[in-house]
Amino acid sequence: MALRLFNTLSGTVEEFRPRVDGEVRMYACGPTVYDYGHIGNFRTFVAIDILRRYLRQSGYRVLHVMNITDVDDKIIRNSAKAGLSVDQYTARYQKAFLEDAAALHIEQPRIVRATENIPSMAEFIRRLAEKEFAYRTEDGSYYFRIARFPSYGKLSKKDFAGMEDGARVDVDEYEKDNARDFALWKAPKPGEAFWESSIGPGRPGWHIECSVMSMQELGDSFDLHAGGEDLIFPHHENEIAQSEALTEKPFVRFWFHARFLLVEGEKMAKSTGNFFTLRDLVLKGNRPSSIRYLLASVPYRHQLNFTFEGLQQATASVERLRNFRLRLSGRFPAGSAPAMQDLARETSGRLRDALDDDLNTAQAQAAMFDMVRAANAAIDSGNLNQEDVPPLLATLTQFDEIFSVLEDDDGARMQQVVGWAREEGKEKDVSAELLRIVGSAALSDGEIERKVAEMTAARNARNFAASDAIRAELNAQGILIEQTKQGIRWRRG
RNA sequence: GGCGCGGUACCCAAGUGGUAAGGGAGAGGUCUGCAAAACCUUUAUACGUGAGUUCGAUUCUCACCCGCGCCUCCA
Repeated sequence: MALRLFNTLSGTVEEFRPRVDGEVRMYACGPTVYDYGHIGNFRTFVAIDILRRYLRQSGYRVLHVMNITDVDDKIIRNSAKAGLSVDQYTARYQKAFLEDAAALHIEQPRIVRATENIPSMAEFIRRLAEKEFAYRTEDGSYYFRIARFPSYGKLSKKDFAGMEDGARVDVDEYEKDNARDFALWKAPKPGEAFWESSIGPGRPGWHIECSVMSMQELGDSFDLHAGGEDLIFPHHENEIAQSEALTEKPFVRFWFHARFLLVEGEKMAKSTGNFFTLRDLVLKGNRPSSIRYLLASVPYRHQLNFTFEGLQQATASVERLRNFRLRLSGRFPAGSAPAMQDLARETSGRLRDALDDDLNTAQAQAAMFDMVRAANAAIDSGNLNQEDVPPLLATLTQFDEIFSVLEDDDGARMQQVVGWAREEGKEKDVSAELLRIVGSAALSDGEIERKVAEMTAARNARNFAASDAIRAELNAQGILIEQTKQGIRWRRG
């Protein structure tokens, strides 16, 4: 079986085939950096990350480009209000976004920025105007003339057939030929930031950057374009119009859109009080790995209800996986058991089948846990042998190449947020839980191993008072001690 | 109003025309100097409501109820 993906353009699940064998060229719409990224943003980016990782696991070389929108109306307004230049204003949010993405183990694509490509955008618009797909208004702005592009609406399945060129629908937009025409270039209003360009002073409209930068990086036609579902219309529809109007070639083959999430059962909104940035969640003591796991656990086309209870559950699930890996590092009798070899192989196949099926992450997780349970039971009954470990571990790794939750770097990532909170004067928002987790990461492995060795020695001497004292000390520092048949096992809690 | 998605156990959540994955929580158990942790077992006469198609529907069709999304800046 091969990867099958839902394509917004066709409205069906299709077998994914890139234009060039073995290579996928994909573009993802990145953030507009006017604020810290929220959990909804990251749902989309985690979904795209899973797509990227699975494409690579499927053997493709992946060229993945993402834009950062570092100029738009909101940025211009907010930066002016803050008395900062556009660059100064966006710098902190860009940095925060990249840190947050890294905390969630979102692999960094090649990044392109709107402000670094303004001459190309102006040139693109000039050529569109030359072909009469764009027109200039009196103030020096440019608009795209959708009446000249008959297939407008093909992505969002909207019918604009009734729209007449020249119909003056909205009095506020009197300069446009048609109310649906969208801005390619905005002439500066007095006091606004602007760029000089071959088509005059101004700033790019929002949609143009993605057409220009994606085609510049990936070619006139490329394989995959991804983003949140809200981008289907108008953003991506407009990208198609601009791009195909200019090149007269199909712009993108597959359109991938992640569904919005709900927070505590409601649409996330500042007014509802259920609006959370990633940093808000970390400040409350939630681990990035739990957040990633929860975001990944509902297939990307389904509405995901993000709740704090769900986050707890995700933490427990991740723990179970990490414990299993820890357990596999133990000693087992020599030899191999056919049942375990089969289990690893079958699970590997199930993982592939699940993800091939439009990235059904929920099923992949189910397959993984089936293996964990069966292997744990085999360990308990002495039916797992040393040679069974590598294939089981390989399957676990196959899973984690996509989900990326096994490595526990939560403490270090969370420490970063504590540092940020201090710099930003948000120290009062740092929760006790956050400090506890960060604290458990403070002791080095070596120090812990040393204490554990002392504890073992005390126990062997049946000096339980001394052993319990060390255990209490470690517990107090956030280190969980597990006493097993094979000796003491520890982990950060 | 137009287009679209969903309603599955206490919670989250897959899925199939032949009677329900997985995780969490709860319960029971194993292990243990004690404790914790870990691990195992277990938990839906039934998939929003009604009708229809069918030998058979949770899965298909229709209606209705409820929730949600896009149509305007929004991941």
